[in-house]
Amino acid sequence: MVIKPYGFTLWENMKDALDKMFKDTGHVNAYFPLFVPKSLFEAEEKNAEGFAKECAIVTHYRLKNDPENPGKLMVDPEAKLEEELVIRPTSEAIIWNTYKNWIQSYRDLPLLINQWANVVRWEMRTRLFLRTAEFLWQEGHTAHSTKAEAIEEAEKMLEVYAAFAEEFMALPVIKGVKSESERFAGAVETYTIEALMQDGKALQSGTSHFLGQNFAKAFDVKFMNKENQEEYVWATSWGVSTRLVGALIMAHSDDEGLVLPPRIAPYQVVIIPFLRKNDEELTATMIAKSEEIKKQLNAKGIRVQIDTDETKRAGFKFAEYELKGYPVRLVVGPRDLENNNCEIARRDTKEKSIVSLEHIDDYIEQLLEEIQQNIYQKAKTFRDANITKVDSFEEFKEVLETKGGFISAHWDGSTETEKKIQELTKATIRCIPQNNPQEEGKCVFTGNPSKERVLFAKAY
RNA sequence: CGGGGUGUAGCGCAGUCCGGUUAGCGCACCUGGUUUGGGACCAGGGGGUCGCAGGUUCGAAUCCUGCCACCCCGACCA
Repeated sequence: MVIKPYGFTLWENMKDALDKMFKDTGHVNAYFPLFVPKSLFEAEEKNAEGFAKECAIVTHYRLKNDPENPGKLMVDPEAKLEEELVIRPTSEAIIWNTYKNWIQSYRDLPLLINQWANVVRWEMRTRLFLRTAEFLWQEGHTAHSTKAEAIEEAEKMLEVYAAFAEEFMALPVIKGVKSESERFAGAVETYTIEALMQDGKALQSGTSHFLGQNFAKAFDVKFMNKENQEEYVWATSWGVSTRLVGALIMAHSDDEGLVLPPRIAPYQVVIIPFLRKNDEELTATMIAKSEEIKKQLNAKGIRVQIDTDETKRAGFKFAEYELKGYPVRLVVGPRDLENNNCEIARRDTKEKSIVSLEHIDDYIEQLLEEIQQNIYQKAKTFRDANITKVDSFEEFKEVLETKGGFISAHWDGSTETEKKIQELTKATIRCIPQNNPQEEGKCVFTGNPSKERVLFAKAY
């Protein structure tokens, strides 16, 4: 997947906000290798198994000219690696192998490290942004001296993700834990934030894992505690990826194109001055005025772009910036300037209004905030309207087919039942929600007793 | 890997059944002019190994054989 500058800026803005949140919670960044020796990779069996089917592997380290096909290259059979290198699908293996050497004492703990990196998972079928063979992400890997502290860390980072999704991406999410079959390979517990796309399908948008001592045992990561006893460390890992860009697109867009929440939009405002090809004076006036407004907005920390392209008409530009999801369009023309006005159009509601240029910076600052809230509310209203409680399998199938969204249903807790339901309906358990109300009920599929509802959905 | 489909200009397509002008259309691109408050118009222009290789034929985008690539559905998955 190629990510062009506009899309990449979205990712950068997400990255910047997240990175700050990680730092604020005591984490630091580091970088670990892309290539993982196979022997390291396979050390934690469950994790290795979980990813085995989607690993790209480096087997050779050299090409040479193909004697049979002049001008072509071939893999040099002489350059076969003694040990194959797995291209990281995730970095637990190499990181824990490294942590082993960094941790000796409880004084070295907790170790709170994050890395921004690319990973490769050889997908059979890819989907732009949502599932690509190579993607960018961040992966936090932490080591703790107690189980409670590690669990607390995993839960804390889930909260960070949820806060980021809701406050920056205007994306309402449901926090919860994964069922056993959806759990990260090698984890004891996987926490997740689940979002709902406008087509009624769910999207796992971030996960945080309590890894127990699984990796510590696999990589022999021990520390000496205060009582002078050796113990295995407790671990977590957590990540979000460029999938979030896909989430953003699919959660908010409409028939006119993207709708970007101001807090991560590459530009929050586009200023479109009316220009005339053969009227240099007018053009100069309009551009000067635009620059003046831009300066004013920049002073408030607002990201602004001015479009001074004379070869495109205004109407064309309007449509184009709507397509790109710019939250606010500010138009200045001779007619407006006579009264010291401008025309403001907001992307989320498509409303246009004439606004005085006096205090335009305050006006837009407030408007951006309003748009941010409105986009979030709209998505939340949609999400809430698409969580349906069902109490029979017939109803389950009916809702899934006609309405989609999350289905809240009783489940007997068995993997077999979950699997059967998936085979019959394509729906999977997205999560067992946090603070889930406990209520007696019967499994929607088997009729076995159940003490809580879980959320099912078709998912990306 | 199984089922289905598509490869013709940067993009989207027609032409292929039934072989026969110089391979065409829309968008985009370039030049000039007129326009300009919601995706402008007119005129002119540039751009093609018709996926690749072989074959049949006087003649192949079109028929035959082989190969390749991509897309959709399924199995896998964040």
